[in-house]
Amino acid sequence: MLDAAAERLVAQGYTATTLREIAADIGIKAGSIYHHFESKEDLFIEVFSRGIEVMVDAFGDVDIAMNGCDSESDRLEAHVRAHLGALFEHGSFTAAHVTAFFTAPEELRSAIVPLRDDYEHRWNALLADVLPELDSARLPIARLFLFGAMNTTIEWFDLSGDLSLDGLANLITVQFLEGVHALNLQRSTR
Amino acid sequence: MLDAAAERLVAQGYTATTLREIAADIGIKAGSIYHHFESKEDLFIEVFSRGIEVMVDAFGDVDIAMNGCDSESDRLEAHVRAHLGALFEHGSFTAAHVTAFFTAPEELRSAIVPLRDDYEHRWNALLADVLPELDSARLPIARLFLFGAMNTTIEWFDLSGDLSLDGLANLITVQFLEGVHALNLQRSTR
DNA sequence: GCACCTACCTAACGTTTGTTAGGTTCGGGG
DNA sequence: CCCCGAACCTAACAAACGTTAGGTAGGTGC
Repeated sequence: MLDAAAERLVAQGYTATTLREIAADIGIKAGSIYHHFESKEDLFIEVFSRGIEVMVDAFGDVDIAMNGCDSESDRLEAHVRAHLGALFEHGSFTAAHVTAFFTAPEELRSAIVPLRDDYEHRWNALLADVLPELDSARLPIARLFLFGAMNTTIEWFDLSGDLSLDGLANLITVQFLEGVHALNLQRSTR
Repeated sequence: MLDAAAERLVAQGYTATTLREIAADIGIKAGSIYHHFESKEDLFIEVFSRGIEVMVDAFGDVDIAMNGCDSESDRLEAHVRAHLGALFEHGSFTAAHVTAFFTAPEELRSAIVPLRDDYEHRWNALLADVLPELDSARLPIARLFLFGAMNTTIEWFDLSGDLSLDGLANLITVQFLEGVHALNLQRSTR
């Protein structure tokens, strides 16, 4: 049921997704949803929470697997790969954050934002490690650039195409790292 | 009235925006909208069309202004600046494309997609000029990277902050160009 | 065999939505 | 002065929405 809700959410957004549709998808009636959730809002809070959960878990797994890795760029690439994996390989929960989060009512969003912030802080810490030469004021902007690159792939990347998720992760990581290095060079030589 | 519709669209998405709200914003009643448009869908087709129009016009202006410019990277930066200008300085029409296009029903979207394609083709041609060494198969992906970087700024960039639109355009352009160069290097030395 | 709980259904409720038919106001042209 | 059309309003329509109250089937524990 959460899966069905997440898929509809990605495809249609919050308001356009009706409880009757979700119920029909899993073969029950709309009223029955209220046996499991208090409201539509409650249901989708759970959906978005799982989306964060998937991302945070993937992040944690990489942290463990890459413990002691000497190449900071390899570490970053592994995390990028994990984020893309959350987007494309673990249902629609994480994808919902990219495509439908801003279609949800504000009360719902403000319940989710703290979870989002937690995930973003982990990335800030990671980037501070990987890019120690980067001005700390520019760090959040760099993160937003990277998030932008990763998240917009959901609008065009095709899992069954020529490019693999590993390849995509490498592309994004290299493009990002070299771009940031170039910016630092430009700033220090001007 | 189109302005009001665009603003609501950006803030709330297609389904959540009601004709009664739009009407109230401009001081008329909902039914009166039908004197100007045949339907809700029709109204928002016009809104999205204007969004494309703003982008295409901005693109054309830069093409003229930069005619005979010898620096390809300056040309690209000027176009990036123009795209950001369309997003932040010309009402909510273009912004609606980034935040609300996928919240609109499919029938509406398919009416707009040809216009979108036209704009994207112009960028493909521009990037082919600026990056002649880039594999033509990678060109659409490079464009999507750049679009991702430019369009996600709408979620965080603040016009009244420290960073100016000119500065942001420079940041994005440098980061993009150097990233692509690095990828080409990586591919040819492997 | 009885009580109980979980999971579901039926049938409706009040509200809101896009939409429409018919009427009003008002300025300009013949 | 009359007419007409543009711009708007009123009042309602059917449909769809989230939500709820009350009822039912089937399994579990005692």
